[in-house]
Amino acid sequence: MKKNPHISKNVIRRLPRYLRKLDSLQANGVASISSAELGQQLGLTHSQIRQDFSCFGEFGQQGYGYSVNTLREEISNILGMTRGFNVIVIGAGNLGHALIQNFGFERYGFRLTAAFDVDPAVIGSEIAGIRVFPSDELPDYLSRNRVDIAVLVTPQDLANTVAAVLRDGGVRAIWNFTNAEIDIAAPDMLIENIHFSDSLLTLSYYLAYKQDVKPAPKTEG
Amino acid sequence: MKKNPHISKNVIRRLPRYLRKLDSLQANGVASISSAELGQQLGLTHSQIRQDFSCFGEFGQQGYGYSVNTLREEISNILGMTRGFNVIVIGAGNLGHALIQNFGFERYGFRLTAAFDVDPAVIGSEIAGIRVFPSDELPDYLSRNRVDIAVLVTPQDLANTVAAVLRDGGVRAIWNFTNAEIDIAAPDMLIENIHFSDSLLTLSYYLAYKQDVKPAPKTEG
DNA sequence: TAGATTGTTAATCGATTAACAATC
DNA sequence: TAGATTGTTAATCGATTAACAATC
Repeated sequence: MKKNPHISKNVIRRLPRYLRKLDSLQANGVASISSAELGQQLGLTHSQIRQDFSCFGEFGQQGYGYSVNTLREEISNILGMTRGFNVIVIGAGNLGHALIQNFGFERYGFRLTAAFDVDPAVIGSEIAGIRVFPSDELPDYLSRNRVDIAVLVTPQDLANTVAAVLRDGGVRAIWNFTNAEIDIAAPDMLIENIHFSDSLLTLSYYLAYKQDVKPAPKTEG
Repeated sequence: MKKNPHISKNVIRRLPRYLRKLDSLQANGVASISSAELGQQLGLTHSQIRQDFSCFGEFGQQGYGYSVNTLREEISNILGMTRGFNVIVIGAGNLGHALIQNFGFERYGFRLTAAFDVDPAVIGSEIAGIRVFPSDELPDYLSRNRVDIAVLVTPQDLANTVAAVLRDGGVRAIWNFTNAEIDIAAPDMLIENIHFSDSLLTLSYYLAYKQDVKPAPKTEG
């Protein structure tokens, strides 16, 4: 693997997209693909694709292209999918439930090990084979188990309180679905936010924009 | 408002972040803010903030800064929040349920009008005041009601079938939570995807990277 | 008025695209 | 071998940052 003198965020954010495409190619029995073809299918230039991959190594073969299997392996490895990261979910409401049941953590190489909630109605139950523990037991659980990623799906006002418990328990990353900004002091903890509203408002912008622009189509002079 | 000779996607994607910050400032009773202060709080340069805003007009006042209220109004307007876009949700499983119940569409100026599902157990019920109709009735519903945005939260394999129905019914945009690529022919329909896995894998990348880099901290020579 | 801060033009930086020698 | 396609270096393009006159 090549040295990486800081790889840009743009490149990183494209990797999961490559992975999805490769999965789909694999499912369709495609054995190899050129950067040109891959670019066409993804709406990217072949140059960009080769540049992106070359940040991490030399995965192709001149005159032939890339082996879909190999490339998928490499990318999944770069993305940490082969590390067996341990994941817990905090909050077993509808969204937590949906993630546990439908997201498919293991599909991406993660090990979902436990869920936590305050609601007596779900405590002790299992969701898709995952046990729901009382939130009280979270510190104790963390002291006895390595947790790499905590999925934060609690009500918004609990977010920072829970985040502090996670930090103190040595959790290394938070995947944050609450709309709260995690602003506790936690220099070593990684935080990735999913802001539903950012996504919907972006869509809404383009919709509004189109509405304004379409009614006045440019008439050629 | 200024003319906009194509505004870059980067700028658009920052707008919802500005909105969130302004909401929070408003909640804290802050009346005005300078680009310098706003930049500090968001981790952006003041230059960038002024550049971003200037794509849409002149919202500030020299020597004073920006009125939080006014700026929030302007941005919410740019984002289409004042259009009263009509929204329906297709799929009332856990995720659909969570969105209907907790997302708060009206908070962003959207009108959530109906939900659809195939499950007899939920059909006819109400979730947070929203009626769940049988999916069969979707085409009929669309023929009688203007729908701007459909939230797609069905199982993955139904995504494209449903998308075609939505397109034929005149729906203008899809907010897609299924992991499926919407690849039906629909040149006029806007599609915004939420890929949970892209987000988690990005986090996973940085976690793996940190794991590799940390064990060998640079020793000053 | 003097100080602060905008909106905008110019300079810099980084990311994308193009080109091409290396090579399968 | 000839053709195809890579990995990489150079050129271009666009986005971010800096600077500054305008002005509240």
